[in-house]
Amino acid sequence: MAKDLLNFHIPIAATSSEYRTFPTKIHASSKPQNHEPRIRRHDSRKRTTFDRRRELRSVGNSILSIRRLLSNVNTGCLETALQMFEQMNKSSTFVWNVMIRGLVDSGLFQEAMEFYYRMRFEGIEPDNFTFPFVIKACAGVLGLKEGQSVHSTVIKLGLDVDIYICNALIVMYAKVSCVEDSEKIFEWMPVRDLVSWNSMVSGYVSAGDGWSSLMCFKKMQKVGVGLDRISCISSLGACALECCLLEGKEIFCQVLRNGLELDPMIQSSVIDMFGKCGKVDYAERFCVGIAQKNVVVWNSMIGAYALNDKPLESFSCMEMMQGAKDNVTPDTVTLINLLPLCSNLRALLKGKAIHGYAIRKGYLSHLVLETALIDTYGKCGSVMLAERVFSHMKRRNLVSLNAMIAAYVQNSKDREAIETFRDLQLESYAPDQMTFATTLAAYAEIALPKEGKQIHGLIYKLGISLGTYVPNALIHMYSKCGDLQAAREVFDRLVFKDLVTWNTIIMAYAIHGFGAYCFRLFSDMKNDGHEPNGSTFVSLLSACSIAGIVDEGWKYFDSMKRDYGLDPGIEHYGCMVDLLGRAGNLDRAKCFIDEMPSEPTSRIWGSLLAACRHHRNIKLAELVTNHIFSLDSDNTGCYVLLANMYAEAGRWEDAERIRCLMKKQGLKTTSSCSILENNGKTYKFKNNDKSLADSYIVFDVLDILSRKTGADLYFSSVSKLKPAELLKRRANSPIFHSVRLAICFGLINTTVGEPVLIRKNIRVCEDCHRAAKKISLITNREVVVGDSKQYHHFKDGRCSCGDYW
DNA sequence: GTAGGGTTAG
Repeated sequence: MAKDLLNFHIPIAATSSEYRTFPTKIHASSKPQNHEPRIRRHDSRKRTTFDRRRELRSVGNSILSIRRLLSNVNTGCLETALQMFEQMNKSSTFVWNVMIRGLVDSGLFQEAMEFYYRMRFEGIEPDNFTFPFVIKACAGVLGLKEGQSVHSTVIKLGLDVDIYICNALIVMYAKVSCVEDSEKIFEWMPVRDLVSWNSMVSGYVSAGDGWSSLMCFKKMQKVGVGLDRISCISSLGACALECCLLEGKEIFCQVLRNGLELDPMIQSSVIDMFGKCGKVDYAERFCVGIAQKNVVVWNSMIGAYALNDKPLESFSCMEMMQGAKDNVTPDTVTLINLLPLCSNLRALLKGKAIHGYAIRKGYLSHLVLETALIDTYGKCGSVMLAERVFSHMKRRNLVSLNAMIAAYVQNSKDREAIETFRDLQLESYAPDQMTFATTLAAYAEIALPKEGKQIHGLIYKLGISLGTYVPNALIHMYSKCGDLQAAREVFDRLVFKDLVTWNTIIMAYAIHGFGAYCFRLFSDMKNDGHEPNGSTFVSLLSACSIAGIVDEGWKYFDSMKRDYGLDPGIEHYGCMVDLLGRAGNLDRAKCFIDEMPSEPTSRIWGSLLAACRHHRNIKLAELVTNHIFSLDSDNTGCYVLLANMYAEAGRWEDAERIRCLMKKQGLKTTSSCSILENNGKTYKFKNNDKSLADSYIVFDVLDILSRKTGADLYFSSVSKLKPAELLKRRANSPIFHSVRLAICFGLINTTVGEPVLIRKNIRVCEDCHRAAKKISLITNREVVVGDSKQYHHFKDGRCSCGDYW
C-alpha cells in the first residue's frame, strides 16, 4: 500500500513553527491602485524547455525516468511512483511537485503535507507550482494552522501575487471556515480571473453562505467575467443550500443557453437543486431527459425523492439505475441516500439488506456509510447492531460518535449515551450542537437538575453557538429533571423562539401538571406568529391528560383538523384514550381505539390498561393485555399490572399464573429506584434499602411518618390478601418503597420550605401516592416526584395529577 | 513534461 511507504514523519512544529503566525503582510500593505501584478517571483514559465531539460539532467535524473514517474502518477500508480521517487535524485523541486500532486489527487492530503515538510527539511525550495498542491492538501485536512503557515511561506517567497496560489488560498480559507480571509485575498489580488471568481462563489458555498455566493455570482456577470460550467455548478449548489428556486431556475436557463446541460456534473447539480428546493417533479422531468445517466446523476435523483418524502420512488429509482439500459452499480453514496429511508420507515430488514450489500461489494469500512448504518439501526430499534458497526469502524469522527449517542438515546440506553459522551470528551473531540442536544436528551431521562446544570455550564464554557437547537434541548432537559424554573429561564432568555421552543415549553408545563398554564402559552405562541403543528397538539393534549382537563382535551382534539387541517396521529389518540380513561368511560375509550384510522400500538392499549386498573375493570384489562401481548410479547409492565390487578382482587391463582408466565419467558420486573440530590451528591434508593450509612435515621423518620399517615394504608388497599401471603409480603411492603425512603431522606436533609425533589424510574404506586399526599400535609412541605411520564407535585395533601396517572 | 475553481452523502 502506498501509505506504507510514506513513513517519513516530521513533526509539523519542527518544520513550520516559524510560519505559525497568520500572515499580515497582505493586509498591512497598501492596496494596489491598479491591477498590475507586482513582479517579484522567479517565473519558471519563462524558462525554455531546453533550460528545464538541462536543469533536470544536471541533477542526475534522466528524462526517461522522469517521464515514467509522471506517467505513474498520472495513471494513479502511486505505489510504483513512490518506489521510483525513493531511488531518484531528489534535488529538483520538479520531482517533489509531481509526487505531492499525485498524493493530493489521490486524496492523501495528510501524506502530501508530510511530503512537503520532508521536502523543506531536505532543503528543497518550493516554487509556484508546489503551493497550489500544498494549499489544496491543507484544505483537504481542514488544517487552518497548516494553511496559515504555508501562506506565510508563500509571502516570504514573494509568491503571494501568483494567481494560481491566490485562487487556491481562497478555496482553502473558505473550507476551513475563514471565508473572511478568502474575501481579503480576493479583494487584494492584483489580477482576478474566472477561476478567482468561481473560487469565491464555491468558497461561500463551502462556508454555508449561499446568499453571498449568489451575490458574488451575480457580480461576476455584472463585471463581465462571464461564467463557465464550474460557475454554474457552484451557484446551483448555493441555490440548493438556500432552497432558492427562483435563482435556481435562472441559472438553469443560463445552463441551457450555454449548452451545458449535457455535462454530467451540471446534470447532478440541477437535479440536486430542484430536489432541495422541493421541486422533485422538475428534477424528475429533467432527469428523464438525460440519455446516459452516471451514478452521481442517479444518486442525486434518489436523494431528491428521499428529501421530498417519496421513499418508494427512491427505491424504484435505484432499481431503474441497475436496469438493463443503464446498468449502473450503486455506490456508497447511493446506499447512504437510501439508509435514512429505512430509518423513517422503521424498515430494519431493508437496512440490513443494504448493510449486507455494502459488505459484499467491499464498501466497508467507510466512515459516512458506517455512520448512516448506526443511525438506521438506532432508529430501527437495534442498538446492538448499531454498536457492532460502531465497534468495527476503522475511523471515527464527531458525527459518527453523535450518531452512536443518538442510537443509545433512541433506545433508552441513556447511561451508555452519557458514557459515550464522556469518551468523546476524553478523546479530545470538540462536542457540537448535535452532541449536546442528543446528550441532553439522555440527561433528561435519568438525571437530576444538578447534573443538568453541569452540562449546561459546559455548553456555556465551550461557547457553543446556540441557535434554538441546544436551548430547546435544555428546556426539555430541565423540565424532565424537575427544575421547571430553570427551564423557564432558558425559555425567557431565548430571543428567537421557534415552534419547537414553544412546543417544548408547553410540554414542560404539561408534564408538571400545569394544564391551564399550557393553554395560555399556546395563546402566546400564536400571538408570536407561530402556526401549531402536530407536536403542539401532543403537548396540549398531554397537558389535558396529565391535569385531567377533559373538556379542553376534546376541544383541542376537534380543533386540530377543523382549524389547522392537522390529522390526529397515534400520539394524539393516545392522549385521548388517557382522557377517556380518566373520566371512567372505558367502553367509549375502547370504541375510540377500535375506530382509530391506524393500527393501535401497544402504548395505546397500555393507556387503556392503566385506566382499567384505575377503575378495577379486570374483564376489559384481560382483553387489553391480549392485544398488548400480540404486539409486544415481552411487555413487562403489562404483566406486572395485570398480576397486581389479580392480586388486588384476591385472585391469587391468576396472579401466580401471570408471574409464572413472566418467569417462563425470562422476563424480569424492573426494580424500583428513586434518586434525589443533596449537597451536590446524588443518592439512590431501592426498596427497603438499608445500605446508606445513616439509613437508621431515615427508617426512624419513616416509622414516625408511617404512624402519622396511617400504616394500615397498605393493608387496607390489599385487604383481600391471605394472612400467609400478607406476612410474606410484609418485607416488600410499600411502606419501605424507594420513593418513601427518598422522601424521608429529603425531609431530613433539606431546608424547611424547600420542596423535596425525587426522580423515580417507574410509575408511583397507589400506596406511595396516597402516602406522599399525606406526608405533604403533615410536614407542610412540597414533595415533587417525577416518574417516567410526568411529575406529581404533592402539596397540602393534594397532588397535581388529580389522583389519576 | 507539474498549477487554481466543480456534482451526489452521515
